[in-house]
Amino acid sequence: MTRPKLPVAAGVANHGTMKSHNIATFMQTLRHHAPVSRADLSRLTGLDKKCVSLFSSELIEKGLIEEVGTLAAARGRPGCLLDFVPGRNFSIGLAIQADRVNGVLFELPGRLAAAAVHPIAAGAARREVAETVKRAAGDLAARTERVAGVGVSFPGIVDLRDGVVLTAANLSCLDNFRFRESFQDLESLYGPVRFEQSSRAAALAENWFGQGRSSDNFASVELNVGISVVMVQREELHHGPEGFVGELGHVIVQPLGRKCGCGNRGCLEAYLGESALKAGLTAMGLTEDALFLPNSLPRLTGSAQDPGEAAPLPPAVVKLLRDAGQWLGRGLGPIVNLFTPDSVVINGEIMRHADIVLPSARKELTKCCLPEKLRRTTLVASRLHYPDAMGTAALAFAEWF
Amino acid sequence: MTRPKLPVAAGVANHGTMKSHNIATFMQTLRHHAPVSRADLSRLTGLDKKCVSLFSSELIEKGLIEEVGTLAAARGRPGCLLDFVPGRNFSIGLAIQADRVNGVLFELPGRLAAAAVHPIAAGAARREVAETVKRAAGDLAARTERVAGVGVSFPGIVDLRDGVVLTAANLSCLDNFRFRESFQDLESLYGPVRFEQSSRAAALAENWFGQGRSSDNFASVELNVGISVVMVQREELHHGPEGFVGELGHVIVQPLGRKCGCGNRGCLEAYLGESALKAGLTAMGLTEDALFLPNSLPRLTGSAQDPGEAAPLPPAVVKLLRDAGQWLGRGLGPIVNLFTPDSVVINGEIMRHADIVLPSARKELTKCCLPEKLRRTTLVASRLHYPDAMGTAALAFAEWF
DNA sequence: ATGATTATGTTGAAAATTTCAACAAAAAAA
DNA sequence: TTTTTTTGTTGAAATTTTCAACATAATCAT
Repeated sequence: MTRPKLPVAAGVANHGTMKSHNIATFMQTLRHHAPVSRADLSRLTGLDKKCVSLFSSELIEKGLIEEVGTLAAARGRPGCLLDFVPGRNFSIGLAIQADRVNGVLFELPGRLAAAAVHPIAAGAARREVAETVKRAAGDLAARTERVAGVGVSFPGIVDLRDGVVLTAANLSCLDNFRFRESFQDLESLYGPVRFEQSSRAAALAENWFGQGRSSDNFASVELNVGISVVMVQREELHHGPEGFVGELGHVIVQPLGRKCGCGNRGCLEAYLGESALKAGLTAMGLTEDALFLPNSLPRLTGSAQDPGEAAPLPPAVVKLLRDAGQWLGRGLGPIVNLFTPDSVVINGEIMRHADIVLPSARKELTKCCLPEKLRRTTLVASRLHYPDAMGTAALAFAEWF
Repeated sequence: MTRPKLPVAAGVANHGTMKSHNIATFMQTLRHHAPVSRADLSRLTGLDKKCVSLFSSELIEKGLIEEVGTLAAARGRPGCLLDFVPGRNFSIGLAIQADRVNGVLFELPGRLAAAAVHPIAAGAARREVAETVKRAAGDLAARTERVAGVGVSFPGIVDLRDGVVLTAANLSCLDNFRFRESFQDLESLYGPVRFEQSSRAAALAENWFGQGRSSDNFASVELNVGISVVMVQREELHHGPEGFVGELGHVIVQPLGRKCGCGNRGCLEAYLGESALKAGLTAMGLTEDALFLPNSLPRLTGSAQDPGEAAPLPPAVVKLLRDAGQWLGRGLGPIVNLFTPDSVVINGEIMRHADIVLPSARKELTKCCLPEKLRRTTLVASRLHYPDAMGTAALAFAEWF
């Protein structure tokens, strides 16, 4: 009798994985605390002094980090501060959206070195999209001599390993396009190419650079054409079936309510999706510009909220924003009740008016959550520009971390 | 200037953690595949033959596993099968519930060796509860000579490390009771005592022995006085703030609906909680016995569903069960939409009638989920007896695994 | 000034564990 | 009987962490 094939379980630990793990914590700690001395790194990470010394010299050897000065303690020999070498640690993040490709050049430990928006013409072919992505990568790469890797994000459902777009809402031309193959030249030029789903990439960005930085357990929400949510717990994204993310947009907020594109009734998207909001504006005789800005490059400095700078909003728009907040709150209810995240970080153009939307959302949340849970959760607007592109750029460093 | 205190990040890998990790995969694999040869263990785990040999002899030395025979291959030297030593690997799981303490004696690799139910009198003092737990542990421990550890689960919010009950719904006498201190003698008799929240313990049991065994990503739902849910992903329970679990019972299923004990309106618990169901029965002139059995010891064999054995249900009860399924479906909607679990494992006395409840729930789910997501999710009734006690018993082996 | 104290960073030896290759053992096949 | 195949053991090599000793550089006390 021949023996049946046995399924293999992965995950044996050896010296290699041990060292990788320790270097990863070294790097993460450096990223959070740079510039910092070896002694402090040892204390922060729990690694032995010898190991910290060893890792430091290896990384200095490779030119990734350097000594940047000394910090005198109250007494004793002053520490020698380590930091990432400026102009040395770049990665490129590219986010494909319905009407454009956002590209960022990202530099460790956390600088957005450059950004560019490349519009995609409506009805563009897949070939065109791929070329636009490559052009965006090339432009950004030209600004530096060495790129550690490239990350690309897609909307819709994606096979992350092979870089195949399975179904892309609003970008149906990409269906079943094999990006991995198409990007082989990119890989040879700029190092490994990693793929990620847009919302997951944005969540990763919030975790690395954004409001989820110091949080153990938060939710990242994207309000766009669709509405999605990704939970992040202990630096790890929740991982449903490959490519699927949390479809907050299709949580029912009003049983027997408005008809939604998905076929059901009362989905959040029918009230808070981009087209629902735009319909609300036109119903009031207003143009889309009252809420949505044209596809412009946001300023690289300053926060996402600029209170008092723009002209005051017409009362009808304020009403619409309050209603939007209310629906948002109702949609977030299950998330707070089921997961009690420290914070919910919300992204989307409407968050330009977070000062109106969020209080309204929070008020509604009091009606659909346990108070002890809501007390532990804060709602905040994202402060990141290009979160999806930044997230994929961070992903490109995954091999170090 | 004195330096500010720096927060310490945990998680340095060393030879110890490396070996623990590898022994853990060894044990888990053994648990899933026993009896199995060293060579197969090496293939299954990916561990080197030398390591497997080493671990095996160490564990045989300790008397935890043994060689139980040989398995001839098609050709070549026959393999020598390893298995857990019967009568040697026991742990005790104790689940404190509102009206009783369930205790199980659990034996690796997965046998329920004994079970006992100890009722708690209504209005019992904390001292009495603690004594009942100790007595339950003693009775079970008397059946074997060696116990690897004890696990205890509580309803409500629990400080897991110190074993302090912060707030226990329906067991308010336990509030702020320090179990860890009270159980010190237990610890010296039967090894380390670990604490867990009931719903989390049940989820752990489903993951180890139940329907979540082969699943990468499932939800464990408890329908009792309250209604809770715990997500399990890659063998890890979702971990909100200490002691909190998913309060499915307070997800809004009917805006402006029935008043709930939490102060809000339209919570699932107001429709599907035990008291809501009982109220529904009495409103129909039926006694609770029509649905709920008295606190009896369930049989240790056979599945939780026993179709056709009992007398047919009165149509009014069937209607009530169908309605219950509908509410359940609506409550599960967000879980499917947000997390797309492989399966949702549902526990609770009402699952005795899963054949009526689940189809109804699934039907309702089609109205509140994306079809592609629902297609990937199956609803199943738990087949475990004493899931919370079993889960805490498994927890007692956590130091090996 | 000068030695004592304190903290940083380096170095070499020891310890723990995995990996690798060689080999003995046991059974079927030629 | 020899060859082949698979299992399980063994010793040496390799890798990495850990531990303790030490050189270094600053402040503090006298």
